[in-house]
Amino acid sequence: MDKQSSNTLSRIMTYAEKECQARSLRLTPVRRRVLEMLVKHKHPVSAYQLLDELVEEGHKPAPPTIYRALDFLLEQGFIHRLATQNNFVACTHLGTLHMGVFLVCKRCKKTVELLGDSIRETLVDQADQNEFSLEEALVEVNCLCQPCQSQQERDQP
Amino acid sequence: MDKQSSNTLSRIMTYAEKECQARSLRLTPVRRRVLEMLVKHKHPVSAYQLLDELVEEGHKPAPPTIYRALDFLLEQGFIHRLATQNNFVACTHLGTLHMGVFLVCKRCKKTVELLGDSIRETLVDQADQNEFSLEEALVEVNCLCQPCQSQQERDQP
DNA sequence: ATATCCTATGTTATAAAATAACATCTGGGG
DNA sequence: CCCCAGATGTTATTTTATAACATAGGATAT
Ligand SMILES: [Zn+2]
Ligand SMILES: [Zn+2]
Ligand SMILES: [Zn+2]
Ligand SMILES: [Zn+2]
Repeated sequence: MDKQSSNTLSRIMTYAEKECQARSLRLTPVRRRVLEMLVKHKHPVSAYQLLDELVEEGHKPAPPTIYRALDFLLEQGFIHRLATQNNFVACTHLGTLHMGVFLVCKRCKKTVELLGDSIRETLVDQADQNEFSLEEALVEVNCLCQPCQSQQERDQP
Repeated sequence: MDKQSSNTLSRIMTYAEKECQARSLRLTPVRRRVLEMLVKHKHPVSAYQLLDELVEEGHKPAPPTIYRALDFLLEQGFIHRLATQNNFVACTHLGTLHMGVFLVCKRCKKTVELLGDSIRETLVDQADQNEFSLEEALVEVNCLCQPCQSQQERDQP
């Protein structure tokens, strides 16, 4: 692992730890391990992929264990769920108030999380006009990243 | 069924029929039936709910039949998929270029589809800044509709 | 310390959602 | 009529997620 992402990982884990302490919650070994795995992955991963990785490590949890950890991390805002892909991904804007807005390359699955402030404003407005009160939003944008656009052109000129 | 929604249903079916003809595609009985069911429902419904309804009607298809019909209708833009709920819903803006933007009451599941023009612009911009080319987006907003807000207050004052 | 309680995890079984793979049918175009 | 492509039927399986109940373990109070 390179220095940069090592820093990022440790910073995130430290942040999560502090947050849990502040909220009187426990960042247990499973929860910590799942969060670490999600942070390390470049792409969104499924619950069962995480399960398989833990099995490889010698730990052999059943699905409920993973899903509980994921639920906890979701509730604390440490991770997000990409519903169109049944995948989970670590938050890249920890500590910042934001909505889940994701650009996802439909070819290589490279994913970028946006803050989505202006989208939030728009959504609050529109919800208001329809007499809905906004609670939480998920925005998933099916995209092609630059390298995949080029590749696509080469494949089908 | 009241006159209004009857009109809406027949207008939608006529539209779908014309579109299929124009695209040299066949709106077969299953596809037509599934679209009708989705239009009639007030709330998003799951593939297996549709299956059950068809079984009640005497027709007994297996899951692939429904999913094929749903895939067809999705491709033609007649319906949308709400991924966070594993549900499908008829489009209420047929014939208008738009993105799938949905307000969904998390209590009663009342759903409103927005056109999302301004959101689209924002997303195109942001995608551009990140060197992604936007293909298609899904925006699901977890809300409380007005009646459910009131109810909520009564439940927990 | 130890009893108690609450929370987290383990375990087993099952539900729910979606697809794979292959067979069969059907409706036009030649 | 024959052929072919697309649509549906059929069976089995995969993938994703949860229900239900048992066990463990850390904190608090006595
Ligand atoms: Zn985030
Ligand atoms: Zn890509
Ligand atoms: Zn629509
Ligand atoms: Zn409601």
